[in-house]
Amino acid sequence: MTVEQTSAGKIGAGLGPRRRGRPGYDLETLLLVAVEVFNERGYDGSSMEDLARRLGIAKSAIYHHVSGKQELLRLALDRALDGWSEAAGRARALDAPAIVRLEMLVRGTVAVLETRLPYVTLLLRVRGNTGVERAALERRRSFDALVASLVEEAERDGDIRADVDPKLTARLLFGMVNSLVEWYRPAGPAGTAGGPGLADAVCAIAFDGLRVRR
Amino acid sequence: MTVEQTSAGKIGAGLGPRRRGRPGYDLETLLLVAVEVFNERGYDGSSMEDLARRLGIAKSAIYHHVSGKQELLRLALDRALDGWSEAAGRARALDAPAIVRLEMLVRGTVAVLETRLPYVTLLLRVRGNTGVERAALERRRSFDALVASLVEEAERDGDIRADVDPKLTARLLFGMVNSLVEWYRPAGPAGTAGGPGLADAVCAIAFDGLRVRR
DNA sequence: ATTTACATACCGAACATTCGGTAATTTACT
DNA sequence: AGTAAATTACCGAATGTTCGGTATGTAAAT
Repeated sequence: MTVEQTSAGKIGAGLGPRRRGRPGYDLETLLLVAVEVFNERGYDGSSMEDLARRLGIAKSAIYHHVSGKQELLRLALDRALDGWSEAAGRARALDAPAIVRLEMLVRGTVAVLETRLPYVTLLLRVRGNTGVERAALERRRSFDALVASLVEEAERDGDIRADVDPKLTARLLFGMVNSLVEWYRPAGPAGTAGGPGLADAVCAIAFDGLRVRR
Repeated sequence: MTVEQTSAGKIGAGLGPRRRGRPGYDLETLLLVAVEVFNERGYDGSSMEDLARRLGIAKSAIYHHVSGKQELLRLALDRALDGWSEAAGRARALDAPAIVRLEMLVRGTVAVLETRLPYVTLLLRVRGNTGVERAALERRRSFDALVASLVEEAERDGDIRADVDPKLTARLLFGMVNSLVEWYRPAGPAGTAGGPGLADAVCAIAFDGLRVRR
């Protein structure tokens, strides 16, 4: 059950200008498979043997690509955090009211979640056990700070309800967004939608609520 | 740092009619401490040594109370799932429109989250690695089914917006609720509120939305 | 020939768990 | 009152296993 699916993706997923030397995994594909396993069994629950089995290679071969288990985690977490940083930068650069920038940030975050789902999933489960994890949590905190400041500004503008604490609002809002990783699975190559529709649904509920007004 | 805090709670947290035999941990306090560690470092990331250190007793002493690491997990997960079952039962028994039962279920779930936070936190992080975890996921799925059916019924009643898929709605709604475990910490004995206020905030955002209507 | 990717065999440390025995308390009996 | 039995909780030292990681050599491509 593992061999087929791995040997299919072994040659770098068909892209790249055919490197020299013996063919095999490139770092990117290897990382993708590793993160897949991490998300299934949890980082601590995944052994290097588990990864090797899924990859279809020997355990030691992994160490040809990365220095160890922690580096796999670091690379994966950086991919998620870089996505968030870009979305944050775009929202910051926007010349618009806070509520618009906030909605843009929500949509940007959902987009990152769609394009880099496995990495974001992993990031959201980090507990801070090792130095790598704590560094990721640090970068994440700065993102959360931006969210909180946007909510606060939008509330001062009178654009969002003032009867709920801004920090609480920020947490619930992005708690809803981030809960996507628990069930959302991206569609295949055929545009089975989910793209803009997902962000629309999130924004609809978050900003206008579930209840029908009569 | 560990000895003080444990020796304080060692005698069964001061309650119970003084059991016979040598004093020490009862199952309940031991479980509570264990779950605390599980939530800090993750279940797979926590060794029995870690637990023993925090408890202030030898590793082997834990096996006097439970059969092993997995039983600790099973007991903890059951505590969370029983809470959800009770809340589900109360919502089901209510003779009211679906949207009212749905809001009751949301409030009930938030209440469970407040009273059994550590257990619910642990439950929400289960990945399905072992039999114990898979059994818990199974019970959880039946809870999710109830939620989905309530949302669907409320949408048929015309009480919640029909432009978002019911299943998606259900997931986002309880995704927001469950995200509480990521940051919420119960108040001390002094009623520092958070009780009804928290559920109110969740329901306000979920049902009426963030935006101010003018 | 050079470069890249992998395999076999292994190591020390950490892991969950077991075992035989000990310590501190309450109950029951004299 | 004194003491033995019962009960509950714990400890230290081992067990076999699994862990992440390494050493050394081989296979397949340019």
